[in-house]
Amino acid sequence: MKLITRNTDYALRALCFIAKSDGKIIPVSGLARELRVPQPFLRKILQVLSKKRILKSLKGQGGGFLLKRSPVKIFLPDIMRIFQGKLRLNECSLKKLLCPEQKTCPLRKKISGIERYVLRELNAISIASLIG
Amino acid sequence: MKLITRNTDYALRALCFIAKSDGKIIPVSGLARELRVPQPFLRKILQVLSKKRILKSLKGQGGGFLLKRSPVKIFLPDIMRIFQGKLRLNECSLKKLLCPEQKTCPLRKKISGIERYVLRELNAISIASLIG
DNA sequence: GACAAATGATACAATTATGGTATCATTTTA
DNA sequence: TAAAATGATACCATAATTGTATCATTTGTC
Repeated sequence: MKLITRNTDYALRALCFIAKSDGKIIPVSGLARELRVPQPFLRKILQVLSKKRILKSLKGQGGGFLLKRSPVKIFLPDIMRIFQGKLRLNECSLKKLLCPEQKTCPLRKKISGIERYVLRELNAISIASLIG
Repeated sequence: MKLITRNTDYALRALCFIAKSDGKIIPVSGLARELRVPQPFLRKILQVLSKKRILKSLKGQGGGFLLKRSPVKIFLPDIMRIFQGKLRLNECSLKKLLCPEQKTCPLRKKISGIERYVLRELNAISIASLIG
């Protein structure tokens, strides 16, 4: 029932570190040492962030990663969605099987309310607010 | 990021059905037909509920399951804990590895707040409230 | 008493999600 | 040209979830 998985967590730490580095180009090698995360795994994560246009990458010697947007404009759900897919606390466990009370299921209704609250709260957390 | 796993969900449906049956003894066979859930799996789930003293069981022909407590006194977290373990949205993904900012980690603080809210809300959901 | 219908206990298997490694190709700078 | 970086991608390991299978025991009914 974890809200945040490990790769999201690593991604957040990396983003925070890069954000604090104030424009310097950060290579994976340095980041991995700093965060004590396995370098190949971290590398994969940063590549994904790069493809998703959260980071900008520079190849070649002296290359590495930079933020592509201001840390004020990167929010938790942006990152969570990348690594964890849709943010839904509430999917009916009977996927395509028909739930007899699909429309009116009282449990779904109650959990939907909780979901809305959680998303609102998460949307208020930016990288900037984590390092501030 | 599902809040409720499949076996919890099945358990809840079963409890609701039994609660609505008003004291009648319900065998797994009937329940499985009714809920369209694989009977052996449902059986395992009910056995667990029985061991955890949510249900009472009667063996032998004509046997089955009954609620052991009033549906007003069975709450979502009771069932979730049985099938999903501790209710924590917030575990640090670096389990025993040392997180350098264990105490002050700003992300943990924010998520703790969300967790408290979610638990409060879940604690307000009883089986009775689901069938009411 | 025998049989059928139920649960108790428990071991095993399949599937999926998560976490992680390995490797080759390409780019860039010194 | 070599070294240091990312891009792309395929593969592997582990754990959690979702089940199945089986044998033992209890109990009511004929």
